[in-house]
Amino acid sequence: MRDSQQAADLLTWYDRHARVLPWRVSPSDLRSGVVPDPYRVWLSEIMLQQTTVAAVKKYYERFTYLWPTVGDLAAAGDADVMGEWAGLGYYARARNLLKCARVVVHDYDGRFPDTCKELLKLPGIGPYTASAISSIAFDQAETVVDGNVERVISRLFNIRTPLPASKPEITKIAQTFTPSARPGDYAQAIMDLGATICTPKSPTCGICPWRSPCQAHDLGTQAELPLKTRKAPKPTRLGIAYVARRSDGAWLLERRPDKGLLGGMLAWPNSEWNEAPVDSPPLDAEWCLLSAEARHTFTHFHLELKIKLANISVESEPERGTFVPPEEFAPSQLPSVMQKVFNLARDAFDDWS
DNA sequence: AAATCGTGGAT
DNA sequence: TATCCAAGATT
Repeated sequence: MRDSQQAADLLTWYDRHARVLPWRVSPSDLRSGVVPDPYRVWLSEIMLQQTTVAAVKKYYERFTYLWPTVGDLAAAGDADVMGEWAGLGYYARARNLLKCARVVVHDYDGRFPDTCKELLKLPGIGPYTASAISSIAFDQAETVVDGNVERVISRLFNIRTPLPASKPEITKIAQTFTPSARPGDYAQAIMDLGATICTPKSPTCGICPWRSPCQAHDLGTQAELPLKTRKAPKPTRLGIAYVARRSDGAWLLERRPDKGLLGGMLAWPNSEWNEAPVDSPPLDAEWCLLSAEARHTFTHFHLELKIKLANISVESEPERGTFVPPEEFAPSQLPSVMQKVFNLARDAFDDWS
């Protein structure tokens, strides 16, 4: 079809400008016969969901160092994986990552399926990720539609229907461009194009391989596309976090339930987060309120956390949570909001003693 | 099917 | 400071 020339133009651009990424097999290596590792493609795609390349790099290196194969990851402990994911956000991804690894090992003999249909059955793999794995790891002609593709296609066709309503139309158009040859490189090329040239603000149309067919560039509307429906303003919630240090140096921590915010993560015991939180310490003690608060913004609300400290004797029994000895505790295992709390609490304990 | 689910960098 | 946004999935 006519669109094959556009795909070819993009692949030519990609051959020269493909970014070097830890999880990527370069076009030249691919031609030399290097075969992508589906485990690493899958791992990188899960980490990259709603997350920047810069933020993912260290985590990807660490995970592949600790768990080089899907079998290694499947055999890992839940707490170890959650602790290594800490700071990356969207923690359901980490829970589903482990679930998926174990399903692949036990139900698929340790080999990822190669079709979208089968991949979509696995936990944590949705339409985008299934297409990405199928095309990049298995050379199947599937179409990826991520935020980059939404933006590129919206501009190419000057689509003025706001997202997400325009997504079906965008998907349909994107499918007509996907080539049967080198679909994996094409998928990565169109995402690279969106990430490096067809950027959200100030796109560099002057060097774009798709400038000539681009309707938005023709009309000068590229900077205002894609249109998006307004998001609701974020309310502010209040809460109290309790940091207890036992005389032997152990810290009182709590494993959050698998469902909901920060699910499955280690955390300081805390009150509910709402308009008027109730003081609910995890054990009876002389709690000292810090003057400093931890402020943090989540996806859909702001949080202002008061912090209470207590020194605890070794014979006391908490009503909830577990004392973790200092040699087993690293603040890097905590989600970012809880790391903020720890940093403020540690400074206060240091002043205290 | 609208809400939920993190974080940090850029503007 | 406020808002946007980044290789979305789940319920």
